[in-house]
Parts: sequence; structure tokens; C-alpha cells
Amino acid sequence: MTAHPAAPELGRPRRRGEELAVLKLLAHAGADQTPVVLTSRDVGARIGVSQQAADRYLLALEHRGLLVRSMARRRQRLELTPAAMAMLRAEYHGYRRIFEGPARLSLSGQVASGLGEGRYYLSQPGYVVQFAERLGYAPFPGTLNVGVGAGALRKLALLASWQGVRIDGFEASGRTFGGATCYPARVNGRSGHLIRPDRTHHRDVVEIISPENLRTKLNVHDSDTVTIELEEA
Amino acid sequence: MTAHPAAPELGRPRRRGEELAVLKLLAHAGADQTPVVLTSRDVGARIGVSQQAADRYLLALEHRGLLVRSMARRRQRLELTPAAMAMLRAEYHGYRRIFEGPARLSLSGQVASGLGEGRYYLSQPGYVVQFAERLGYAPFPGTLNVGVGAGALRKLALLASWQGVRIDGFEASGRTFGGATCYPARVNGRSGHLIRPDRTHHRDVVEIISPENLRTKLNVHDSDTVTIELEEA
DNA sequence: ATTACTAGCGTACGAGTAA
DNA sequence: TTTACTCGTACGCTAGTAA
Repeated sequence: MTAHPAAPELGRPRRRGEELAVLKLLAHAGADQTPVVLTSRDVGARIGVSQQAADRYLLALEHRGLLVRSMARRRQRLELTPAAMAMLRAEYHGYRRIFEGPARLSLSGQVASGLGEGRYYLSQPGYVVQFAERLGYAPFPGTLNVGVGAGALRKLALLASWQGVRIDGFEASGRTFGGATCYPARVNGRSGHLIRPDRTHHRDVVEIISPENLRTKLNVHDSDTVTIELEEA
Repeated sequence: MTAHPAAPELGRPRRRGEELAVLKLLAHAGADQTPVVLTSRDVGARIGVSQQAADRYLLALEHRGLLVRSMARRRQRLELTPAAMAMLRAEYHGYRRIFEGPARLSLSGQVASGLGEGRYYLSQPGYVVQFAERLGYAPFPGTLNVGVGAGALRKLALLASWQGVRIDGFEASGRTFGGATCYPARVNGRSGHLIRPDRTHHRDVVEIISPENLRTKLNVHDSDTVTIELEEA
């Protein structure tokens, strides 16, 4: 058997499970709220590895931007970053799905006028081919914009941990078109997708795409109230 | 530096994180309900390892009683065992605690007569020293027995994934005394512990221990309704 | 006491391949 | 096609130890 000198996938991070165990441990210790003092020996003991291995985990996590360490008189203080909490939340969400089933959420809002942007973006071939491939349809060239209140916005924050369907960004005609994530949705019973651009404008408006012209099919006009129902894919 | 020929902890299972990833993947694929057909190549691709490594994981999981494989014409069917689901549920519970805080549950039941067993067991020195050490008190020698309905029993099933305080079994006077798990509880506001023997009798009665004589302190008698509140330690 | 580097070696990886 | 074996290699472990 010939030896292959070129190591396959050199540098790929392994040990993902163990590093996750460290994050989980720190989260339970409250390191998401305030820095906690925990020696590398303690960390190692809790997850069943040596002080040296635990130290390497901490180093790696810090390097990956998941952990902030501050040394105070030889004693490290550990604090999880928002990125680490997002990772843990995604993990939580994954387990939740196993036992509680796919997450659903329902919200209401008022139909609002678009700025004509939707039509322009949705007509870009770079997007259209992705919609056809990944959503299974070419959307009607125009988004249904729905203005939502503070309560609905808070619910929508949960979407961050949902899977969703990725639409990748691309470049065309010398400019950049950003990526987005789509979530299967029903608006007053008619199906389509809620689409969230990566570069969100932080406005209190959500955009819906659908194979149909929702405005005419639903017979809704500006400021009419519609109900949006989302279920995890 | 001297090399130590005796390898430390030889044979200890590593890769716990990766095996958990396989269990999670299978659970999402529905392998808890019905066997799923999934090649080792598929499994490997999903968790980012080779077919060979994935196969080794499956073999190890089967060996540990977490997975049942049945070969049908070169195609393996994979099904998770209850032990695997319990493991995943414990994991879920751990994450849940991070984001939702300690679990609580509240239930009602009717005071029931004990059979005098409680007094006998609670007087055993083997138990008493453990109660004093791990609960912080020596319980009043007599349990408060509370009969509960089907709904409450279903809630109590969740206790399986709680941490609890372990009381170990032991042998004394030529007989065996079994272990138990205690959960901090309040009965009509008075604190104590709900205690669940490992060898449960599957009766619809839960037992409460407390430093005080709860019957007299609460002034309750047989068939009076009491409320039990549990919060995770 | 800490954190964290080095050395040595065992475990677990993936390639190749049998069945 | 599968599953699952052998085998060489190298990653990541722990011990020892510096700072």
C-alpha cells in the first residue's frame, strides 16, 4: 500500500464535539452573562480530559471568536461571545425539533407598498435560477410587503436559528447582489416564502414571495391585515 | 523525558461528540419511530467524515446498545434504541436549561396513608448519613405519601431527565437497600424532597421527605389535596 | 498555585480493497 | 452498488515542565 504524503484535509478542525461540550459547560456556568473564573483543570475535569487538552480547547475557541479570555493574576476569566451563544442556540433548536417537532409561528401585519425594489431584484436571472432550483418555482416578480409590529418582530428573531433555504449572492452587470434566506410561509392560507436578505435594512417590514401575484389572488390592498404562518422546513 | 509504556486509560471511548452527532442525525431522520435506510456513506457525508469512519461510529453505537442495525440486501436499516433517545433527551434538557432556565413543574394529589415502610427505610443509618450529607438534613422518619392522577404521572416522567440528588444503595444486616433520587420540592409551600426509589413500584403514589413532620406542620390528613412544586436544582 | 509549551506515542483517520 | 476489513500515517492525547 502506498503512503500518501499529502495529508488529506490538513488543518480541518476536528474535536467539534469536545469544543461544544466546553461551550455548553461555560453556558451552564453563566459565562454568557458575565465572565466566570474557571481553571483549565476544572474545565478538563468536567468534560473528562486533561488540563492540557482543555487548555487547547479554550485556546482554539478563543481563536475562533467563540470565547473571550482575560487573564487576571494567573486566573483566567472566561466569557462566551454572541457567536458562541448563537451556536448553542442552533444546537438547542436541533434537539428541540427532535422532541417537540418542527417549530411554527404565526403573526399578523398590514400590507404595505413596496418601493419597486422587489420587482427589480426578483427579475435578476441570478436569483431566478436559484428560486427555481431551491424553492421549486419562479416567483411572481414582485414581493408582498407586510408591515409588522414589535411583537411580531420579536417572534421573527427566532428565525435566526431555523434552517431556511439559502439563496446565494452573486455579481452581475458590475454590481453585487446579496444573499438571502427563505422560509416556507402561508399568507392568509396561500403558500409562498418569507424572504430575508442578509443585508437586512432592519425595517419593520417583511417580504413575501410566491409563484402567484398575492395581491390579486388574496384581493388585498395597502393597510389590509394579513396573517403569516411559518413552519420549519 | 521518559516514555510511559502503560498507556493511560487505554480503551476509553473517545469521539463522544461525533457519536452524538450520529444519534442526532438519525433522530432527525425519524429513526426513533421506525427504521431508516441510510448508508454509512450518507451518514459520513452529513457529519463530515469518511464512509469508513461513519461505519466505525455505527458499529460502536450498536455495540453500546444505542442503535439496532438490520441488514436487508446489503442495505442497513438503522433504528435508535430507547437508551439512545434517553441520551438525546438528556442533551436536549441540558440545552433547554441554558435558554429557558431551570425547569419547574407543579402537580396536585391526595395525601395517602403510607404502609409504614417509609419509617423503616428512613431510619436506616446507611440512608441517614447520605441524606445529611447530600440534602443537608436528616429527614423526619416518615414519608408523606401523595396519590397522583394520570396527568401528574405524565409530568413526573420528565423527572427522568432532571439531575436530582443521588442516594446510593447499600447492604446492611444481610439485605440490600436500593438507591434513589431526590428532587427539591415544596409541598403547600413547605420544603423537602420528592424521593424516587430506583426500584419503583410503578404505583401512582409519590413520596416526600422533609426535615419536619409534614402531616402535622401542614395539618393535613388522608385524602386532603396538596400541591407539590418542583424546581430543578 | 496558575497557563501553556514540548515530546512522544497511541488512536483514529482515510485509502485501498475484499466480500 | 453496499458493508467493513487492514494498514500506514498523523492528529491529538497525556506527561513533563517552563514561566
